[in-house]
Amino acid sequence: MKTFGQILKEIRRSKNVTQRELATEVGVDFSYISKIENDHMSPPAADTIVKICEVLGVPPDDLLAMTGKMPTPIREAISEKPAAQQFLREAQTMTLTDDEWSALTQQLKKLR
Amino acid sequence: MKTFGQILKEIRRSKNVTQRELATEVGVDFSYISKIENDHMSPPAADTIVKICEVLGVPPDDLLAMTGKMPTPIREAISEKPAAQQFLREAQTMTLTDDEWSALTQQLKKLR
DNA sequence: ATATGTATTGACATTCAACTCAATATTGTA
DNA sequence: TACAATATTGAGTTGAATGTCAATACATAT
Repeated sequence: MKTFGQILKEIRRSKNVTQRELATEVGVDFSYISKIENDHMSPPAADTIVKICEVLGVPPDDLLAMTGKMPTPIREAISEKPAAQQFLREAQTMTLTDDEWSALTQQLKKLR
Repeated sequence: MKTFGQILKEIRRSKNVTQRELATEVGVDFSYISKIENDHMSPPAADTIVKICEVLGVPPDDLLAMTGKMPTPIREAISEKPAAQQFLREAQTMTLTDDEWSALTQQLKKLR
């Protein structure tokens, strides 16, 4: 099982980007990137992960999933919707399986 | 529209509990309860809200919804489930209505 | 009225995530 | 080899969230 840092390092290298370049574009210190890549620090905030992925041109989903963090837009969407919160409470008490979550994602698409 | 503090104060009084009693049982300083009730501080952490509601014998849902905060168990359930995160990403891009969320909650119950 | 329980207020404390800065080491290249 | 680019490391910073503590004010029953 690869770590967050390992995966990030692989992606960055595969894109021929230096830590400094990445850091500059993302707006953080380059030493921070180094520590993340070597797993000397916990993964960055969700929004920073998203920026990193944008700069590297890859979807953020996998890296986000590894950290269990939610980007601000999603967090806010839930915060503002009591109905969504209720849904999540139900879902939690039921401890849904991955398949069940997928099924719900399908249901989602049917709504529109 | 009532504030978090106002509602908490009403509930506490309706149960004939003093701030000190509540604070002691919840495990916080009584002055903190006072500030919350008078809206001199932002609402407590989600888990503290849950404890408060347990002590007062009311469901935490309404107060939680007012703050948009998620209790640890729910947060963790989502964090650990990439499939759940995927679902939420989809849901966010679709900006579901309250009714649609309710519909999904219904779907949930059908699953079992 | 005063004593006692109850509530409020102001200032300060703690914790943690999420970084930055400066120094040092490593790697690649001519 | 030696120089420049790149990466690593250690220590410190910052801001937000979540409270505590001590002092003061208010309320209420006797």
